[in-house]
Order: sequence, then C-alpha cells, then structure tokens
Amino acid sequence: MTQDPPAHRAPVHSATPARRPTLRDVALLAGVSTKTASRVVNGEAGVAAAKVAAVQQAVGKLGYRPNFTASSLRRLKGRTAAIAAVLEDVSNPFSSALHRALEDVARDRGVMIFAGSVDEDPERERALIHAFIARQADAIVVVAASDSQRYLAGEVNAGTPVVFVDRPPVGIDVDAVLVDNHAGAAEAVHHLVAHGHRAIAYLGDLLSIATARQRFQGFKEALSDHGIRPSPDHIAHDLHTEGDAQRAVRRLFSGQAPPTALFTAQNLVTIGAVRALRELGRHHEVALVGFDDFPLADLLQPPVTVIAQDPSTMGRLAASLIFRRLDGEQWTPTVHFVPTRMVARGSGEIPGPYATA
Amino acid sequence: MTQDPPAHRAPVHSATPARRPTLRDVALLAGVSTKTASRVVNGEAGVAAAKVAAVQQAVGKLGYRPNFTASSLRRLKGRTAAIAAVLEDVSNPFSSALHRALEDVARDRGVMIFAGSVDEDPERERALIHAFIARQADAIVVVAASDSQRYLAGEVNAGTPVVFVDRPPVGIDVDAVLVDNHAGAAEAVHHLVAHGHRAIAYLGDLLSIATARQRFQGFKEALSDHGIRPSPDHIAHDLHTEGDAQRAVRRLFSGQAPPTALFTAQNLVTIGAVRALRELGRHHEVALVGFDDFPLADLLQPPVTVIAQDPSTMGRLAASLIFRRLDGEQWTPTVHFVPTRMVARGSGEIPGPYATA
DNA sequence: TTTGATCTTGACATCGTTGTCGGCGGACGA
DNA sequence: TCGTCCGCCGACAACGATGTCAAGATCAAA
Repeated sequence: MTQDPPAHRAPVHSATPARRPTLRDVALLAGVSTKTASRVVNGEAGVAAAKVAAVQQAVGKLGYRPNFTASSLRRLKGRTAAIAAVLEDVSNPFSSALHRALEDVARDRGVMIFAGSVDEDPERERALIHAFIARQADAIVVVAASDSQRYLAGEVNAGTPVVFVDRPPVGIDVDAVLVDNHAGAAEAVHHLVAHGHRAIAYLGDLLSIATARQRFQGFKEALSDHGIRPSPDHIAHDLHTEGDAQRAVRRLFSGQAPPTALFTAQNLVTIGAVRALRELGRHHEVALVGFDDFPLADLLQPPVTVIAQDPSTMGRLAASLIFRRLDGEQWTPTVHFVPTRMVARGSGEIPGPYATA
Repeated sequence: MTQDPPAHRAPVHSATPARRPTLRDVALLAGVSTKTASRVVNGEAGVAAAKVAAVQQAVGKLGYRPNFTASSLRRLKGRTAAIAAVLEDVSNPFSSALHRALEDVARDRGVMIFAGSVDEDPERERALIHAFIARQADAIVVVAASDSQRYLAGEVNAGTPVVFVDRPPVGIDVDAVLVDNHAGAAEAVHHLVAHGHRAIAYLGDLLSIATARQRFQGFKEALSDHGIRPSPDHIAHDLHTEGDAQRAVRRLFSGQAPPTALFTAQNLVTIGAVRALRELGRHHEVALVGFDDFPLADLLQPPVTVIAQDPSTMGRLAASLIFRRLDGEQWTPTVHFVPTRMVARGSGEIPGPYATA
C-alpha cells in the first residue's frame, strides 16, 4: 500500500471502509506514545490520569480493538490462546458433544477453539492439523483417522500439547483419552447371550478405524467366552453410513439362518439397523444393542439399548490434560480410559431362543 | 531470551522441548538470508537450485512450519484466513449443521472456522465476538442472542463482512440469511386446521428470541385467518429445554379443555412435547407439528411432522456471501430468505374433531 | 573487452504490539 | 541548595515473517 487513504475521514459510515485503527492511531489521536497507549489499553499502572482519559477517549472514538494476534507474537512466545480440535465431523453428535466440552473448559481461560472435520480422510487429517499448526494453535485435540501420526512428532517435541481422543495415537507418544471398546463390546455380547441369544450378528464401521477393530475384537472374544463361533455370514464390516447399515441388515435377513440379535458397533450403523428392522417389521423380535448412545434412542420403539460413551467427560478430560500441560506440568504420556456404561432400554432385552425365563 | 538453549541438540526426543524453529533458524542452518529462506518456503522463483535444496533440507531437518499468524501480519493487511461462527450451541443439530456447511465452503479456500457457543446469553455473544475480532477473524457469522448488535457497527464499517443467520440483525445494516418463520408457522397451523383441529396449543422458546416471536406471530395470525381465537391457556412461552416443554404439556393436559393439537415452535420443545404425550399415552390422539426438523423424527411413533429448516443451505449461502464480500464485491446489505418445507410424517395428520373425512 | 541486461541475493523497513531501559521532572530529605 | 529517589513517559528493539530495493554476479551482445 503506497498511497495512504486520505487520513482519518469520518470514523463512522465512510464510503470506503477505513482500515482498522491501530494502537498507533490511538496514540496519535491521544497525543501520547504507542507504548503509553498500550499501557492504558492493558490497564497497566503508572500512567497519569489525564493521559489515561485521553487514550480511553481515543479508543472509544476510533473504535479501537487490540490485535490479539500481533500482541501474542510478542507476548508469550506467540501463544494464541486457541486450541485446535480435529474431529470426525463437527456436525455429528459425538464430535459436537466433544467440541462443546472442550469449549466449556476452554471458555474459562479465554481460550478459543478451532474445529475441523476430517471425515475419516487421512489426507484431510494431515492438512487440517498442518493448517492449525500454521495458525499457532497452542494445543491439538485429535480424533485420528490416519493409520500413523508420526508426522506430529515434531510438534510434540516442540512442546505443543497433543491429546488423542477416542482413538489411540500411532507412531507418537502422547496422552490419550480412550474408551475401552473391547470391554464395551464384550458387555453388549454378554448381555445378549444372557437374554438367550447365540446367533448374534456384528455390524461395524470401516475396519481402518481402530475403535471399530477393537469393538470387533471384543465381540469375537466375548462370543468365544460362551463357546460360540460367529457365522461369517453374520459379520459385516466397513459400514459407514446409515444406508450401508440398512442394506447390510436387509441382506442378513434375506439369507438363511438369520441372526436373532444384532450388535451394531457405531452410531449411524445402529440407526440404519433400526430402520431396516422396522422396514422388515422385525423390530420387536430381533434384539439390538448399539455401541454409542444417540439422542432419542429412548423414544424409539422399542427403545434402543446401547453401550454409552461419554463424549462430554472425554472432552473435559482431554481439555484438562491440555491445560495442565500448557501450565507447565509434566508427566510421561498416559492413556486414560473413560468407562462405557450400558443403558438397557428394551431393544437389547428382547429374549432369544435360549432364554431361560 | 538472553541465554540461548544449547544450539540445536538432537532435533527429536530432546528432554527440554526446543522452541519451534523459525525461519531464522532455517536460514542460519542453510547458510542463507531469512529472505531467501522465505522465498524457498513460499515457492517463489528466482532462487539458485543449490540454495533451494539447502533450505529445503534445513526445513526438513528442523521440522520447520511457517508461522501463518506472523506472516499474515505483513501479507495482506492481516487477513488470517479464518472466519468466526457465533452459534447458539455447537453441539445442537441446527448449529452444528450450520457450522459444517460453513466449513465445507471455507475448506475449498483454505479458510478455517472459529466456532463458539452463545447459549442465548447476550453477554456471551458480545464476549465471543470481541474475542474473535481480537483474533482478527476475516469475517463473522452470527446467530444473534442479544437484542441489539449495534456494537458491531465499528467492525462492519471497518470492512469486516458480517452475516446474520437465522435471526435478523438489530441496530446494524448487514446481510442476513433468514427463514420465513411467520409463513412456516402459519403453514403448520393451516395444516392442523385442515386436519380438523381448532384447539391448537402453542409451545415456544424464549420470547427474547426474534424467531420465536415471529413464529408466534405466524401462529396467531393463521389461527385468526380461520376465525379462531386461541385460548390463553393454550399458549406457553419461554420454554427453552426439553424439560420445560415436557412440564408445559403436562400442565396443558391437566387443565380442562385441553387442546387437540400442538404446534411446537422449536426443536427441543418438540421433543419435550413428544416425551410428554408419550408419557400421557396420548401420542396417537393429539396432533403435533414442530418447527425445525431433527434427526430420527421419522422413526418416532407416530413419526413427527415438521416445518423443516435447511441449516445446510443457510450455512452455504452465508458462507458464499462472506466470500463474495471478502473478494471485494460490494452491494447494499440484503436479507435472503431460505424457504421452509413442511414434512408430513404422521403426527401432524392425526385427525381432529372437525375432520371432514 | 565493455556494456547493458538479467538473475540472485541480502539488508532493511514494516505489519501491530509489547518488553527494556534510560531520561526527565518533581518531591523529599539532608 | 543539592542529591536521590520515584513516578511517568517514550525511543528502541523485538516477535516471525515478507515487501522493497539496490548491490553484486552472471551472461549475452556488441
């Protein structure tokens, strides 16, 4: 910008929008140095009352707002009071509950949240994280989609707190807040078996997702605890949308020897399964336990039994780890497990052929 | 920092985390000036191949990442390639769908989103917006909670694009993407009347919210079009949670002359009403139309008829307005209406006492 | 070989702000 | 009256990066 705009027109309602006023403008108008203006704006002591007044008046007149970015460049090593949340999809209930929990903790400290959706795309995960790093996020919360996050080693080493949520870090050593997917899935299976089921189908998300693998593992092992070997026909992986799940369930019941119970390993899969069962008119015969709770699960017919995760607690825990690190506390990276909780609502208690009662 | 940390230890796994490398570190290591390093990092032409290689190697070795904040300070008047979204609550479906739509449009331009939740608190709205402004957001998307946003005049005048979504701006003249709440509510009422209802109750959110007022207005006028004067007992305002709504519905039906149909003017209110009706066992007798769609509405018994808004379209439109302004396009602020769409699913078609069929 | 043009390169100022530090002036004690 | 101390203030450098510009280096043409 070589040619300046005609200096200081009417500060309000000018046709060509004036650039944002800077501290220099304020200082000029108040007849003090920028440093003194800075002192006043930051409420530092040791400024004559008259100048304080002059500066405050200038601030008001110009509508000055401090540039926090520039300020933080000088202030503390460029901390920006912003943390990044790399989520699966800001608009899905799990992610957004997590997001909200982070925000709630961050709010008290005047920290803002950058959020972005990865959509299970490893490429996008990297791109997002790099964008956040470039913007100097003070810390990063990651729900990982890629199969290795070694690329984050530099950041971790540079002292940027990183916390993985829901899915374990691979290739780097950082804090994680996880769910015991294995145990949760096993609990679902035990519950179904206890209600007289042996032909239990597994419907799960992309096998590329660590949590999906763990849930499947828990499913298999729990079955084998009961001496049950699952039929390969009763296992469907890589279901990532409601539609996928719906089709998979239709397929299950169009085959011979359909299952008497379903274990759905994820949110949308559960909903897709509910849709399909409803469509088939079998929602009151086929038992269903889903992993991950969802709004209105209690209002469906039958109400859906779930293994509930607690994204809110997970988010709060993740945030507190972040802030403890930012406050200088140190410890060796740790995995924190947040327990799951089975919520029996009805669909999981539909008796199977081996029911004793 | 007077005493430098022992220069360049092992770049990985050092005990005391090294500060993030800067361009200066890269330049030093590569034996070039910072400016040349800058040129290489930014892929500018006119650098000798040997130096390009040296710089790139240094970048790799140090794990250098450009500081976008610092760079944008000098680059374009401090544009940060970030836009702010001031939402009601990042974890509610409407807000998060909006958020996601903004993100989708912004993503293509390498722009990130700052999101924050206001929770209908005017104080928090101001605080959030000021925090975003201080962080130099390039533009602001606002779902307003306060009764005047005159405090934004300075920003608007400084050329920061501001778009209001869902609720109209008060006290300032900016673009807005709104829903015709009046018409939507009226459509709901006409629908219910057409199905034989005359005793229709209104259950709505905080009257401080403009959209709630408009919906109530639409409700009243539509009724009066049919020559119906609503009973004061059938009107409940200021319901902001499911619980509020649930209690209000219980109250409605504990009185004499309960309504035969409900118009619920908001998401959570609708769900609360469904809960209450279910609890009372009247969900198959009392008609219900809700404003704003919600996930699984189609799976409830009966499926819930709604006046659907389209947060995704609204978000995309808002984002496109933002980016057109950021690209320098100019026009006088305009209100854009995104149409509502009635989705008849069952609950709204339960016949009333005056049904003709 | 000289001239002029082109290509590379780094010194320097700058973005908006704050930390450092030294200077000025008045108050106070000796 | 003089010296000190303290309160107040601003010049300056710095944060990390890039725009400007002019100085060398290089090379082609004369």
